[in-house]
Amino acid sequence: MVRMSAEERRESVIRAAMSEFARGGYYGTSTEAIAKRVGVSQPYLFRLFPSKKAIFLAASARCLEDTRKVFEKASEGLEGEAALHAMATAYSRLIADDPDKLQMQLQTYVAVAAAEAVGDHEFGEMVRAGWLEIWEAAHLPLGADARETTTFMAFGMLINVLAAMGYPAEHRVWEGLQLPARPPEGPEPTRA
Amino acid sequence: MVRMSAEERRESVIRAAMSEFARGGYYGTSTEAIAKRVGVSQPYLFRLFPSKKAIFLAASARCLEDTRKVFEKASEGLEGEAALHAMATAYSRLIADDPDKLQMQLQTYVAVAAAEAVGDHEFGEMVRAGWLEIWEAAHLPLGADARETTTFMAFGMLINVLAAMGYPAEHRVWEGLQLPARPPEGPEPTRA
DNA sequence: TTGGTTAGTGATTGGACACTAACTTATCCG
DNA sequence: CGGATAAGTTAGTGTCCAATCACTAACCAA
Repeated sequence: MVRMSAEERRESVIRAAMSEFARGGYYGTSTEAIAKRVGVSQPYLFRLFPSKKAIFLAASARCLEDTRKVFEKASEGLEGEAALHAMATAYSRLIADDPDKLQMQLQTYVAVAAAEAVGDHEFGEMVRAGWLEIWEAAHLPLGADARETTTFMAFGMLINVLAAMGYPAEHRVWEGLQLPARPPEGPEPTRA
Repeated sequence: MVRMSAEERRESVIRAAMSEFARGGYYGTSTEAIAKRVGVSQPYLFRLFPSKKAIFLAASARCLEDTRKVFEKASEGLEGEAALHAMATAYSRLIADDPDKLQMQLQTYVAVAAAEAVGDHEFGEMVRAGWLEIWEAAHLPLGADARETTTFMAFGMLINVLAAMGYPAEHRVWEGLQLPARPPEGPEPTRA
């Protein structure tokens, strides 16, 4: 039996939860599945977190944080077009290498909407704050132009959805995402 | 007791399912909830549809169809910028008036990804085909330019997600979505 | 080594849920 | 009218699942 500190365990629970919730969403994922992935008994999760909801929330927050870090790292020391290209490439690589993260993003969006619909604004506030940080992580390197940033994020969202739907890389719908001569806008479509 | 033909009932089941699945997704929605909304006993759903999955599939398909129709109707007889503006306005109105349809769209995307992940490609094919029809409904009126269409769809997706997250209309993240010279809301087309 | 704290488990419970089976009632038509 | 058919119901089954409880095993400091 390998013992860990509660903090370390919580960490692995969050990682496991990100993968599991990514596939099944909140309701489609059992705490048992998460526990199994962690290698720990199911009841023990409830000693590390107060509820299933809390686990989901932690996973969502982590997902946003990870994504923001990708943008920050990619654009470090760059600005304007160079930053844009770097961030686009980094993001494309992220969703190619780690589809779970893409999935978890989408799961987070639908969960927020559901929470808001029943009057729970706490989850929403966290997600809006987290997403805004991502927005800002792109905004500054891109020259702090709202329209530019919005366009960048818009292309990113389209890429998310096309990838989620499973269109093969050579499908027509990806066409308009090819960069022309140089990279003027949008997360770059070098899909692996 | 009001009796309907099975066909009519199926129709109301699909409508009800769109609303319920929109909120809770596949796993978060019970057939009981759908039945209640229809005003019919829960087991009766299984005489109208073979399974819960079939109901979800029908709801997804209908959602895509409805969305396509919105574009088609809006752009009827128009082309170029006029068509673009008409479609953008119509779509903005759609997601403002009927948030369920927006939600159901997102639910469809995550469900497709989940289905693909477990090797079920049937649902994915239907959704990809349906979404392509939407894409084409925008493509032709916009002058059959792939980049133009892609940009249009990208802005639409960003709007979807911002709306789902519940950012209030006056929030900064909406800024770059204002049309410059032309009238207000909507997926914006030509970025100079 | 002993006493306290922290990590972790097995058993269980109460509720929800998809789906089946068997029965009832409205409606249409000859 | 009368009976066939289609619309609908009530009751029930097996399964799954979040959360609780009472307990055991490892670590640690004096």
